[in-house]
Amino acid sequence: MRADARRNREKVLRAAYEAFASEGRGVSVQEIARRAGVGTGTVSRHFPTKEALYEAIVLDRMEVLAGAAEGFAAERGPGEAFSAFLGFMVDEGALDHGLADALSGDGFDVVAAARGTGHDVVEVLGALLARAQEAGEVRGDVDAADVKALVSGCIARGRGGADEAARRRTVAVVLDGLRPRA
Amino acid sequence: MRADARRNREKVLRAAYEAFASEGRGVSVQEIARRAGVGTGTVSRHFPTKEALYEAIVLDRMEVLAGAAEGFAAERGPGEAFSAFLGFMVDEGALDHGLADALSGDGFDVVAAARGTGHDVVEVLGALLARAQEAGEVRGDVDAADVKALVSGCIARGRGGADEAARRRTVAVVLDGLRPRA
DNA sequence: AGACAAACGGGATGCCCGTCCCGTATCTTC
DNA sequence: GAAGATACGGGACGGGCATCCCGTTTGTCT
Repeated sequence: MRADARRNREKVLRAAYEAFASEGRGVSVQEIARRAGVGTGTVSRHFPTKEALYEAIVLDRMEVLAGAAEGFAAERGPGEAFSAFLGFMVDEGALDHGLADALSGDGFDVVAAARGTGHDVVEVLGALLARAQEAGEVRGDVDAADVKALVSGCIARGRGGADEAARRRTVAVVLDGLRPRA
Repeated sequence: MRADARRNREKVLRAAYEAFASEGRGVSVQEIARRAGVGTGTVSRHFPTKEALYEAIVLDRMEVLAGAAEGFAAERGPGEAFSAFLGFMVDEGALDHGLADALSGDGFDVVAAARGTGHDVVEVLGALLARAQEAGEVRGDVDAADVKALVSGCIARGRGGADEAARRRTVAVVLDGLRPRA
């Protein structure tokens, strides 16, 4: 692969990340090309379809989430690790409209896209959830998909990083609701 | 207004309701016209833009929600009425993709559209919420917009009426989380 | 029943978008 | 430094959509 080709590929990835983050899955390819400072042809040569580009970005973000989950699991107890990861997902989603779109699962199947990469959100979240449930810190009758949906609700509150206090309130409600019933 | 014009207007409204419900805000005007059994011209004569048609449908749905809220408020206590309405919103949203899109508030501002109609969800929900909070049945630090966001999360779980059990689980989590802290 | 106005259908129009293509520019290798 | 391959830019193309328009049909009123 030629050096300029690799450079441009990186530029496209960075620009696409920012564009998807600020405008969501709907940004036009032309806007991404403009932000990257390349032609639209260069974008579609490196990524044959817009969907492929979006998927690449989302999987990158999934890796970040998976890394964070691993960190939390290593340095905190079951309940704390789960709570921290939930809050982390919501914060990331609020700042990244593209990630929020992926997590809301409307028209794009993150789970299918991430299958086999080891960075599937539902798998990663499921592991933390299972540990917290075994420790008796989270009610046992919910699954990872339930939690993902609740997280997407929290993300909807205060999109774009605005109204951080409201976002935290909704997270607090969900975490309280997830405690085992007395 | 001519009789056939009023008939067609009704046909369009019914078809649009069904089309938005099953496919969301993104359905094409042509699809709505097809379902109504009229030409696209008839649709846009009665509703100058697709947005205007969508708004009409959403406001209709808001009226239904407001009516249900009134009923619950009349025949149940503060906490029960609030819980029932929350569950009702989620059930309605799960069956109506168009309503779900409106409630998620991504690209369409229900609150602004319903302002002054007396059927604004946030107002209606806010009234039930305030009553439940005063009775000490719901924690006092959340507002109606918080609840709306949490509801949209529940709707996201089991869209299209599928997986009703999962939907009920998420509602239960939210209701538990909304109880005053012990 | 006849005449006029109102409404209809669906094709025409213009816009935006993703993808493909090709003449031109740039990099790499010998 | 020259030759060949590789990648670039951005316009061309095709498709989908909302909206507009106009020749035709239908309802209404006298």
